[in-house]
Amino acid sequence: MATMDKKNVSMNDVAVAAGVSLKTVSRVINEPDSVRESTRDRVHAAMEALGFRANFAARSLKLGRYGCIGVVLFHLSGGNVDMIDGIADAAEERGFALTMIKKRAGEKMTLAEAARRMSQLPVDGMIFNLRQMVDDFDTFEAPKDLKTVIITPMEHPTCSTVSDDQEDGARMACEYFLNRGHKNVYFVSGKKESLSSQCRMKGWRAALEARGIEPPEPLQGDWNADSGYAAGLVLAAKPDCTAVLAANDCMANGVMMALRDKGLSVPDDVSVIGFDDELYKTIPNSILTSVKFRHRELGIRALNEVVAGLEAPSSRSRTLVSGVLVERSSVKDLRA
Amino acid sequence: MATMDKKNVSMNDVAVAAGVSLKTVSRVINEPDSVRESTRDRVHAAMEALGFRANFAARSLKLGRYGCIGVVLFHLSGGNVDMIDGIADAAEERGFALTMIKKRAGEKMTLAEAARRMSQLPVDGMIFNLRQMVDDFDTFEAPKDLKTVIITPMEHPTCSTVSDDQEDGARMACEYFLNRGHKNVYFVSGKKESLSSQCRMKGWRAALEARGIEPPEPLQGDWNADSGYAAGLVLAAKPDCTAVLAANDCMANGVMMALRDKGLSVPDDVSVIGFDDELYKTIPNSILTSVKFRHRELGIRALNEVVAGLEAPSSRSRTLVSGVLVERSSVKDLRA
DNA sequence: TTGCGAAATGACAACGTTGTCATTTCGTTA
DNA sequence: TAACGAAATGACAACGTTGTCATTTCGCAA
Repeated sequence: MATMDKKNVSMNDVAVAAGVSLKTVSRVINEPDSVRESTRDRVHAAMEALGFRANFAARSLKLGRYGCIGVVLFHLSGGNVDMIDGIADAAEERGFALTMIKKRAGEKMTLAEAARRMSQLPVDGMIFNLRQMVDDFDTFEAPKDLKTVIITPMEHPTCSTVSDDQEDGARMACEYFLNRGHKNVYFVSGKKESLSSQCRMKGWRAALEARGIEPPEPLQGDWNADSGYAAGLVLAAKPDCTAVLAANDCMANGVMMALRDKGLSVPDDVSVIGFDDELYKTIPNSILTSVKFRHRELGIRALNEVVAGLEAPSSRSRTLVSGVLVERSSVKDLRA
Repeated sequence: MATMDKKNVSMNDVAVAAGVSLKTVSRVINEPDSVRESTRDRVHAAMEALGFRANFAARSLKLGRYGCIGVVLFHLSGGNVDMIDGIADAAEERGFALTMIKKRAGEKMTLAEAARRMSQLPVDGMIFNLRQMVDDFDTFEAPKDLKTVIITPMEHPTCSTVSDDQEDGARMACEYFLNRGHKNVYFVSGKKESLSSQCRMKGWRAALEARGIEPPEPLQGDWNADSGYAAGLVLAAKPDCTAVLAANDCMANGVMMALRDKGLSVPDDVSVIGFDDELYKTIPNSILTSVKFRHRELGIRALNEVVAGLEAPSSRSRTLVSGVLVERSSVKDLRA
């Protein structure tokens, strides 16, 4: 009540009100056990009465750290939500807040530019979430005093990186087909510029070649169901096509719809596997087997890596988070 | 090259290296025109050589502001991504960064608790993204010196609020049905605790009652397709059911699948409208008419409201962002 | 009561900026 | 050359904390 209209309440104001020194107020906040209980109560009462809140800037200036981790979003998409969720939870748990900036739509941001902007903000370390290639990826050097972790499937010469193991996920899916008697696997890709799509394609190709199979020409999609449908129409005309790996669930669904429209059954005539395991949210009784990545885990790992590296920003590591094959009934066992 | 290992480079270091006073360095940064070009170049060279970066804490301390807006996420879900995107873009445009904290999974966070945590961080104002009810909603009072905007469909006694106009969206959908000769509209809700679901239901009910129609018992869903499918099975058995409004597209899809499995055609036998307009991403050739909310716009408005209120934190406003009916072919015109 | 060590408290500098005001330098005119 | 006003630069305090070290107070034994 009767709060004064002074702009901001400082420790000094509290000190005066409580009849103690400024330093004692500081102690009540940072090392309460070192101050007598009666004094502590007086100070607390004064803080309450004046509505005191510690000044972040002054505190950080003195301490030389912020307790914040910077997050740069180069691209904001569905899959990222869970990742940010993981980052945020892990940060919370370790007592950090997040400072976020985002690439503007249309703008072309480099890593150097992002780092420059971030280093003007209150951050002790930073995470770049990179889903597409940037021009200066290989030449980029992080500020020496700011631990930098990049979420990307590519290895970086000097920065720590964290990624889903997308190649391995694609390999798992292919072997799942091959181990069930399929002789070949067709592939429907996502957008060309997407690193995820590129990695999934790479894993698919490698898995086939490892078994001495010549990978067929991949079909180009754009992540959406309609492009999957178009690919499905093409595949329906290929008599040797018994297995299709689509780079995400939406396109996998498009493929399945096209096959059905052409009178083919999934999985009796053609088997299908997707990525991301999210079709069940939209399709009742979904049968699609899918490779799921643990995006939350990815975020957690990235944050932990930053925090672990705060003391030694120049350390470097590479973390891969494996995916999981969620089995449903869209794949037929041809050996049966 | 030959960078010194001194912890951090300060303006003073730059000043010494350039042979000028500290204040001149400050001027080069903040009011470059007031310093002679030759001097400016010397200073810039020194900054470059030493790798100087302005200290955020010191600067904020002196200026008394941070240039950051706090964002509290009480719940992180798909729809939020676009909203965050809008907030981030608008912030960027106005020269603000975002400081983010998140409610921990399982934890029960109140507005007061969130405000307390935020006010310890570098923020000039804050946005609460609230999709469910919290205990202290009505009693909460924002810090007097920190502009606070709440994204929520409910009105708040003291804080500015921003929201999609969900009720109006539901009303639009209902009138779309009724204007085409439908005599009644069934409703499939989302999760009970969701404010969005509650608002959509409220709008549906109001729209029917406004025409003197007794709203039928709503069917309870949980946002996912399977619950929509279950609702669809129930509705398929009702001969008077010609129009169904589902609280999101996934459930609408479930409803449609169930109707088809029961031999009913959409839209010939039953018309359907959903919310969020996202089915086309997953279903090829989607026919679902849907009410779409402009989440990006919502985020932009929220951020602008905060920035506009920075000087007068106690001001209060209420912003509603209208939705749009995206017309496809899932509704039959019975008057034809 | 006195003296003592430990506990509690306080005075003051420092963190790296920017604002205020004083001082120096410059280009011009008398 | 001297004198002048404007432009450029500098010295110093201040922002609100925390660390260092000195001082006061306390509880207890002599």
